[in-house]
Amino acid sequence: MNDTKTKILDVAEGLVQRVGLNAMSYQHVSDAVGVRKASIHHHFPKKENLVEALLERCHFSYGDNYQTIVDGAGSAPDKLRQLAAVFADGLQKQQLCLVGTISADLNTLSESSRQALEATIQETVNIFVIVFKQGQQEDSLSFSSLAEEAAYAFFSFLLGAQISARACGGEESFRNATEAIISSWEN
Amino acid sequence: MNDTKTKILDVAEGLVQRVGLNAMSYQHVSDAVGVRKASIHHHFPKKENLVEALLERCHFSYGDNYQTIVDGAGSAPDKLRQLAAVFADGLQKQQLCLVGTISADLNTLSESSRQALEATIQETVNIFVIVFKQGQQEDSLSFSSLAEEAAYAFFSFLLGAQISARACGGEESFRNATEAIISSWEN
DNA sequence: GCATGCCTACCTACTGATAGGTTGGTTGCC
DNA sequence: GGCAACCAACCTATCAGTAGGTAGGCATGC
Repeated sequence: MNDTKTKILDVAEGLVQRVGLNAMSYQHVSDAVGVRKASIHHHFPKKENLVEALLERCHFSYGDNYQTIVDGAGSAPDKLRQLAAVFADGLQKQQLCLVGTISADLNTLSESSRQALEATIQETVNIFVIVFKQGQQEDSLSFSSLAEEAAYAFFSFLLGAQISARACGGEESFRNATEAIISSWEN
Repeated sequence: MNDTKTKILDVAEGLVQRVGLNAMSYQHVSDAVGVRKASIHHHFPKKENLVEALLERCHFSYGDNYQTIVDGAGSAPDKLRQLAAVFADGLQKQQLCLVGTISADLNTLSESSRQALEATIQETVNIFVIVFKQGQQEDSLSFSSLAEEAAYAFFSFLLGAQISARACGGEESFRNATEAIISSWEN
């Protein structure tokens, strides 16, 4: 992969996570990368191309990140705490989960970006589901709903907690809230 | 309260909830209200004034809304479901909780707006806390964390679930996820 | 060996649209 | 008269996106 192109994606990703999609401009990216704005357009003609590239990359980087945790050793509650820790890391840098910020601007997205977003969310939740199924099998987690629903709920909680903790309460509130959720499922 | 001023706030609120703070412009508001852009500036000189007015109003309207539910008859789990239903109503209109959308754009806010936001979140969580304390007293809810932490977690979950459900899964996913969370606390 | 053609990466310079915000009024009510 | 509400016209900054061009790498054919 081209070096500049990767740098553009890195910078854009950080900006979107910090200030949101609509406050991230090609000029900001251009300044930070050190190439002219037209060069950003050379690599990503329209903003929606950039957004979709970000989502695709997220699917192959964050997805791997989650997958590693899920595939690792340890109990299901442990793995939920590790997944939450990924979100806590972002929070520390005042950054939201990419999927979360982009979802917040859903109604300003193109149709193709919306579809890319939906697919990324679905795949992320699918990875989370594995932990809840493990929890059922080893009897370390108890929940009356389906594993799919619990995984979706947990992912949603992490998105929301990151947003509210950044605005009010910070990392400590995030940790406490996470523990409040996980312990309610833990056996 | 002035009629036009109220109409401006109504329109702005809906826009922010639908497309987000940075995609809501004075021109959009002006078009929808039927007065000129300069008149919006007459009532709210800077955008941050509008934002703060929205948050204040939210504190006195949504806050009342929540308070009515909390003060009503019924068990604590029932009240949690009623609170969730308020968020489900917004979702149906493709609208996010005002506090949620504004929080997503936290890093583009002025300092005073940030403080107004923080206060609104804190007061909202404080209302939610009452339900969790009721749940402890009547033994209808069980959680190992503090009522404050559980309330914060529940509010965070609702924010996140609204965002993820709008992007992926819709109202049904929202309902299922809500049930997955509430039932884990329910006795 | 080298000229031709094509490609990628990047540039300067620009466009039209829109953003938030200001100035200097006019109108009508207390 | 004074004030609140409103307006047309304007400002500057910035947005996404485009036009047109340059420099260098790499292949082809002679």
